Amino acid sequence: MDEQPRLMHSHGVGMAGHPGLAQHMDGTGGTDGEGRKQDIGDILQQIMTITDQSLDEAQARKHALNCHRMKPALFSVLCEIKEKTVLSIRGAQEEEPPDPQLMRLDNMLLAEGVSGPEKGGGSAAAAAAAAAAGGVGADNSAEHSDYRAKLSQIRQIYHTELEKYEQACNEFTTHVMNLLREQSRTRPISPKEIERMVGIIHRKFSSIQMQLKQSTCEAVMILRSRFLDARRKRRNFNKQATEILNEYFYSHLSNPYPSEEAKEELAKKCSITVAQVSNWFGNKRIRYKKNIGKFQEEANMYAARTAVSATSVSAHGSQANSPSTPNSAGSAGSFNMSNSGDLFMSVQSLNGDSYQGAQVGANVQSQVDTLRHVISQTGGYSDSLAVNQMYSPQGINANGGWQDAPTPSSVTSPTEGPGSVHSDTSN
DNA sequence: GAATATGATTGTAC
DNA sequence: GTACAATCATATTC
Repeated sequence: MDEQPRLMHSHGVGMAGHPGLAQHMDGTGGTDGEGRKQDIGDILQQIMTITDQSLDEAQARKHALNCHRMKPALFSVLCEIKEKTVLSIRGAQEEEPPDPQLMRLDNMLLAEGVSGPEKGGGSAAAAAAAAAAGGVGADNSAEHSDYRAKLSQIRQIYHTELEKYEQACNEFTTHVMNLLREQSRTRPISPKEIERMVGIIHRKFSSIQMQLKQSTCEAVMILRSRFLDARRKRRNFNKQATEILNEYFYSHLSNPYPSEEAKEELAKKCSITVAQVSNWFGNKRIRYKKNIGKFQEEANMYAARTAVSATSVSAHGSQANSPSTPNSAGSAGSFNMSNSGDLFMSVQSLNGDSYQGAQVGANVQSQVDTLRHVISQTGGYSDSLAVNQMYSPQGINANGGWQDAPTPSSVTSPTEGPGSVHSDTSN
């Protein structure tokens, strides 16, 4: 009770000096104590039922209560209760540490260029992700701009919503503050309480903001995954790239494991990444092995092509110039996969007995070797090849693998010893 | 729109 | 770390 004057004074309601309700109730206030108790009972009843009344009625009742002679006493009691309540909640009022979740969201939004100053973050993110996906740079620009546009859209929505929230928060805060100030005329409300209330409102709005940030982050993640998920944006390699890869594959059919160098060269030539070259060869090896028959025609075509190419190169005193296999000693020549077109060497002419590899030199011998390998795999010419000792079966073994092939093919050294192992497993 | 082709990813073995 | 095998997801073909 000793705090009563300070409390009331702080409310600016000018109630200091009025006796407390307890004094009214404990009978020391006079002989008409019973009557006063009755009064207080009435007042409390009126207060309790005020919400059940219409607005006009409530307003009138409020006014009546305000003018009631017992009001000061009631007010002081309320002050007392309030003081106790404020004391009890004081501990909970301490500064909260920043929410780590909110910090994470803020950081992400900042990193993605959604919040903070616009810094072309979208393009940076798109570029980075495109690089990670190993895509070809040229055809990414359109997607980049699309990505940027969508990110910018997200950014715009985010800022609009954020602004709305802030505006709503301010409006609501002002409204509540006005309300509290008005109420402070009839009930004890300290500035601290108002402050606390403002804090609560801000926290509430902040949690709404967090939801907005979370949704925005999710939208950005979806956008990223849509644009940057390599699977989603799978593009077939262009025809030329496929041809180059196929040429290499079929010209090294007995050991289709390009070395790192060869992969790099192929990647460069095809405008794809080394990883894509590796993928391509991985897929090709498996699919070829699974269904050799299906690839027969293709194999024949490429083997013949390469043989023709090698013939033409050989005729000019050069070595075959496809990317080297790891074991192709002396095949470090420049990578030139040019097809020399129509000088097609028929498969029939290569059918074992009628063809003499020595006629065209070692390079062509390799191609012949490959072609025979193709033929042997398909089962079409195996007998004649078996009789003719020029070809010893290599490449795919009984288990269907190349690994155990005793002699990995090489453009320049097709007759390597059995100890050779392709580079892909040399690590 | 179904079938097929194809580039990428994932899990496993070495 | 690489290759293989299975699988996914998309592109292309019919």
